[in-house]
Amino acid sequence: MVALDINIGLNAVIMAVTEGAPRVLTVHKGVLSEYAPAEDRPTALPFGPFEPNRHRTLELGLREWVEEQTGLSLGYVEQLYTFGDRNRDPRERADGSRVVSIGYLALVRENSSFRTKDAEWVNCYDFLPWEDWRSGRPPLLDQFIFPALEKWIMAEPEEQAQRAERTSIAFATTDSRWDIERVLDRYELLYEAGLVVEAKRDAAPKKTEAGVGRSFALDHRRMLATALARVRGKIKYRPLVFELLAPTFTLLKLQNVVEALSGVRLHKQNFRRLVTNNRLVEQTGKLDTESRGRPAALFQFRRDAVRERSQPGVGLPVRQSP
Amino acid sequence: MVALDINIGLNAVIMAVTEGAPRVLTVHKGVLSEYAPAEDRPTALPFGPFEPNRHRTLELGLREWVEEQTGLSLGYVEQLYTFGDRNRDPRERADGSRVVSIGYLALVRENSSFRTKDAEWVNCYDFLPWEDWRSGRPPLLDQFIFPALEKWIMAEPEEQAQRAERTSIAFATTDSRWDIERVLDRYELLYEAGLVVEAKRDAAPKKTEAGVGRSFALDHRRMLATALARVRGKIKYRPLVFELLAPTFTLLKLQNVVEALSGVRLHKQNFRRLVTNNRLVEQTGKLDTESRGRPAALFQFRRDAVRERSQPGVGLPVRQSP
DNA sequence: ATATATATACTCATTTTGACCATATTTATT
DNA sequence: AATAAATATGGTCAAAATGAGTATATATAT
Repeated sequence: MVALDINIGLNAVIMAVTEGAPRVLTVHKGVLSEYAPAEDRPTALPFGPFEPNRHRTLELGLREWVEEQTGLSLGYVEQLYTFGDRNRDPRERADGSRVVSIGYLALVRENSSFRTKDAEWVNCYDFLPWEDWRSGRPPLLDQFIFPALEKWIMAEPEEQAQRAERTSIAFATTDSRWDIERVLDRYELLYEAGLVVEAKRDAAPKKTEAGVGRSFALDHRRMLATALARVRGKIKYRPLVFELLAPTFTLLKLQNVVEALSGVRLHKQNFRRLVTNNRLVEQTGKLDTESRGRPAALFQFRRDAVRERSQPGVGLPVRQSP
Repeated sequence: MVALDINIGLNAVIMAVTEGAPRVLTVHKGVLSEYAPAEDRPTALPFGPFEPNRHRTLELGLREWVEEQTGLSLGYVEQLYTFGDRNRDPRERADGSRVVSIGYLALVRENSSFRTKDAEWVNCYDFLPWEDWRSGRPPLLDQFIFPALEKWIMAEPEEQAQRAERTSIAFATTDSRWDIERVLDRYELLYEAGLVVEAKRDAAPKKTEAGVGRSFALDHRRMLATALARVRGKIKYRPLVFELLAPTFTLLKLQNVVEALSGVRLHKQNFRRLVTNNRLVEQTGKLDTESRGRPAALFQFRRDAVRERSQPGVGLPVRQSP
């Protein structure tokens, strides 16, 4: 067997929902410092190398790095995807070495206090602004993205048909409806079309040009897209949301968290009926005092729901007008 | 940055459905030869090391290894999971080196011809016999698994409650229904309870003792469980089945493939209504000649369905009595 | 001819969903 | 005190989807 120079990086997409927006924890220093001049250091996900002699499992390695870099002790963690394409990472030299990155998704409660060292919470939709439809269809789509995609489709006569079909599916340009789960498809299309600065950066490393959405270090924006796609899909059939909420919450609070993640507005009464009829939550008997109008009942997650129902998610009815 | 001795293994769970059973492609020679005496060489998944200077992407590396070891050129491939726990692989020495394995799922058509070198198709349920409920509840559950799990639950007073709850959820021992997707939960529980030979092998390497189901090399059975769980979940909302079928097929054929994978029987008329009403398939106008009774119409997958519907899977109604 | 196997059409009650309406209970404003 | 504004919550109703059947059609095997 050939012994090769392989490094494994562990990356964490740590999400919370605060003030009505899904947020991702970012760092600006840390392991990246060595590879970029200080003034040019981009926003990055917390990450560090996997060290076999120190870490018994990959996940434990990740938890250690996150704790070291952000002071945050993670609760819910799941593996997302392993990225290993050539030229993802500037640390790869010409000698054939490779950095393989394993992305993880972590969910934390909004009130989870931690000593924020060099970490900062950033709205996920700063990076993926076309994904937030809660205030209606993002104007960015028609003003910038679609014209640019159209140009990209036409640019290559050989691939026109395929590019057009992919665009149509990912962005629902024709008959179909916007599918909140196709986050990654959309990001990859924009990347290929050169509409995010990462693409230009990767093609020819020079000063960043304009692109849509805030950029991330390396391929961290792709990881964020992977994470958001995973959350949006899984929230429907697994009780993920409760990892992001305080132990007790009002139904509106629950709905707002689901809306922040899914990027669409939901029908209030029907949402309420869904989670209560499915006995996913139960009343605590207490009332919320913070509210503006009539006080809302405080609920808590019914843990038994996991055993009883095979698909205990919150469901996602269609969009409601704002 | 520390340069460490890390090796990455690429593993393929290649599935097909033939003669009413889901099958996985296995090898007996290949890269494992070096680590076990010939007579003691267990069934393994096709796999090989990731070589950065040779493989531009992880997936391309996998495809190359599979082609080399089995002669099979893969079509549909998706990444499953990355396994990196310590002591998964006997090749790890005491020097702190580690083998990290990336598991992939590949789906191939039953008639896909290939020069079977040292590869062999094996019924997935040989490895996971408790997962096949098509002929009713597997007697193995009540005869062996539950008594043994009960003993395991009682063995540790400290953990009784947690073990009992996990068992109840994974195996639906109390009120809840059998959830076909909890394949991995069930395997991991059996592993922890020492009811599969892999667990004993990993704890104290000696001649294999009795355990439930056929064993696999290393942690390949866990990968198979991961793959089956993924397929069972995804089949509902993505048109995966068609990767396993010939271009045209009868509705019964389609149903049988879904049943083989999900391990439960479905209601024929309702299944038919579901796939036709959702316009997931369309008539070709031709008839099947092979059939025993009335000839069935031949259908094909409607590719447009991917664009039109956001969740174009086959759906999985509840179990039907046999 | 008759039995058997399979395909396919159709019915019907129940449940779930989408889209509403109506009312209750609070705080803010005049 | 009266009114407005905001939120919570209880219900209705039609449409669609689902679960469980019955009935009929068209082939092969005996």
